[in-house]
Amino acid sequence: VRGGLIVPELPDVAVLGTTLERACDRRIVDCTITTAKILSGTSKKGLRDLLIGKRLHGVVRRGKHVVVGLKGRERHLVFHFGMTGSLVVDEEPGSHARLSCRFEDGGTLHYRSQRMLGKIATCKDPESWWRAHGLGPDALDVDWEMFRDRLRGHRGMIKAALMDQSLIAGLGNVYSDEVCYQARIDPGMRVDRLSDKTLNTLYRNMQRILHLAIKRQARVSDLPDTWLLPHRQEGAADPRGHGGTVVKRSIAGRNAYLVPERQQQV
DNA sequence: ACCTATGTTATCGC
DNA sequence: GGCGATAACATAGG
Repeated sequence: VRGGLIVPELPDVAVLGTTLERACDRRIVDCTITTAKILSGTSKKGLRDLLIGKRLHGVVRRGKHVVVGLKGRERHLVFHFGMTGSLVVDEEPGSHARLSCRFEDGGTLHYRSQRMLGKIATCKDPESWWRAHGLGPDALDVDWEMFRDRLRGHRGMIKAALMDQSLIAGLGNVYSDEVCYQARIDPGMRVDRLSDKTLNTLYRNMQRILHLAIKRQARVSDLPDTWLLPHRQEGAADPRGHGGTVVKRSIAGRNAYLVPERQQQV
């Protein structure tokens, strides 16, 4: 969220999934991969051979991963975006395009990644990929009972648990802070110190925040100004105007932003 | 030149 | 074994 740079979390990846749908059902006639560094478990030639002549079909998202099928093939394509990845369809990609496909209708699909911390992989089917990588259920597919049960017994901090992709997939550093802020819970609280009532508040805020962020296409400028997200800087005034100040604190090895005056600690 | 931002993984130590 | 802390990865921008 710094300097207009978006680090993809669940809402951003949901938008990228929609972008990828625009690339579906169109025959791929050419494919260029600029660096093998972004590939996992496949090679430039292997991926190129897999894609040329085929059509993408059936986009599935789970947390920050997107999987898409290949029509008439047993293989699926997995996209992960790391901190700087994105997809561009039928537009000029600018710099840092790592995978580029051209369709027979003249359109294009580009996977961009400046820092190359994301990965493109292949898998037999989405389920086997989730299982092999220990990915928890998507945050938007989790109901309240599941949320409570999956967090139960954890002794770490709530922020760390919310970011743990094996518990619940989709929240990163930014949205875990947002959920804690709007639920008015200190992100450093231990999970096992939270009552069911408090956990339920976190759950309901998480659902509401993610749904609204997707509705607004995950664009920071279109999110409510009462959210913490557009105010992630030390010393900023509490966006809900209760006289508090945004503070930066290291929690579970990450930079957490919070308003201590408004977020309950026990 | 140095520091920082982010997601994920690996590793160390309590 | 859970958990926190730290470094590694890569790179641009302050």
